Amino acid sequence: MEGKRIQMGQDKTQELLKEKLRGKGLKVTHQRLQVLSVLEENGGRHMTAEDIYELVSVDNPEIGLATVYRTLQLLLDMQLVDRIDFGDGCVRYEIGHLLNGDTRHNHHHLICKRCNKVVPFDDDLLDDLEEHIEKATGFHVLDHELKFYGLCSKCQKKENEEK
Amino acid sequence: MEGKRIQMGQDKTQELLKEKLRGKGLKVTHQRLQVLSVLEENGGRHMTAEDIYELVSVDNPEIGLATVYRTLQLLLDMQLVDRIDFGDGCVRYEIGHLLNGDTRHNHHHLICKRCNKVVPFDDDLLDDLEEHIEKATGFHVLDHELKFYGLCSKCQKKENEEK
DNA sequence: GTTACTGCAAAGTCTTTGCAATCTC
DNA sequence: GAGATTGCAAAGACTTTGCAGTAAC
Repeated sequence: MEGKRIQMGQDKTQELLKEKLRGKGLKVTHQRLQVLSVLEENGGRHMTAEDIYELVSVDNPEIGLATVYRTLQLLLDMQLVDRIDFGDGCVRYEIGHLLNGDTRHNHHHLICKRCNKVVPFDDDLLDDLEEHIEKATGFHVLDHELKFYGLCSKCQKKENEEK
Repeated sequence: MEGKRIQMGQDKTQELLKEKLRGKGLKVTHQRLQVLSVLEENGGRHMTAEDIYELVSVDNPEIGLATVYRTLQLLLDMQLVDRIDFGDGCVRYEIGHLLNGDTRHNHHHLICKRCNKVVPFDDDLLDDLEEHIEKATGFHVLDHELKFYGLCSKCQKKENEEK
């Protein structure tokens, strides 16, 4: 089911979170571990706060949605999760690319304008561009987010049939 | 004040909107022309619906915010404006890249994580990548949106001074 | 025992919608 | 005149906040 990408292993990620929390004088709570855990188990998905809330609720029906939001903000600050916004009204989250073996690069997203399907896409062609930017503008690039909008192959066929 | 980029000229843009509206059996209203006009006069800025509302209100205090939202959606569908989201809670709009001489490419954005400054950046290096994607995935790319997160040169200095 | 954290409900944004009045064509 | 469009206010969706009770250290 998994294996599609090299993962850190749940234990290691959890340890990392604990470390970071302690380092900041914050507390290690079940809720924080559970949210991270759900994100890790769903590595390929782009999940809304609500999605995460529902999944954590299975193990812990007591949790509140507000806690999920607060935890996501915290994990975001710690760079353990990434935020993506497909412009459909709610922000989505996924386990941080820093935790996926890769030291810094995110994957990109192909978004179909017709069926709204989102396909992840990996590529490192942006390295050259980042270097170019640093030289041209003095801006020091730490991360990037790239979205392509277009038509997936299925929808291309549909469009052609309609003509 | 302007001149930084090659513009179509206000009259031409307005004519284009009128054409497109008529082509769809829709009506040419003052509000629609005013919204487009404000966007064009502020070519370099990334404006929220509220910003646009306030500027249109100067000439037409009667206009409602809902109309601005409806008009922006319309202009978006017609590809006369572009939408960008910097993740700060509200979506921003700018005059469409199709109207800026360029036939298809948008510019990208460099976003400083520290001072939140946004610097536009033009580049066509993504052509190769788009071609690559089409071959590799069958996805037909129509447009893209690229954001770089990092530190602007000023904030780099500040960071260094703090060390 | 302190201090941070949680859950709940209430409040806050930004955005959309319903509807009668109004403007285009 | 017919039909699209507007402005207003109300509703909606997502997210944040205040606070008393609870859990972590």
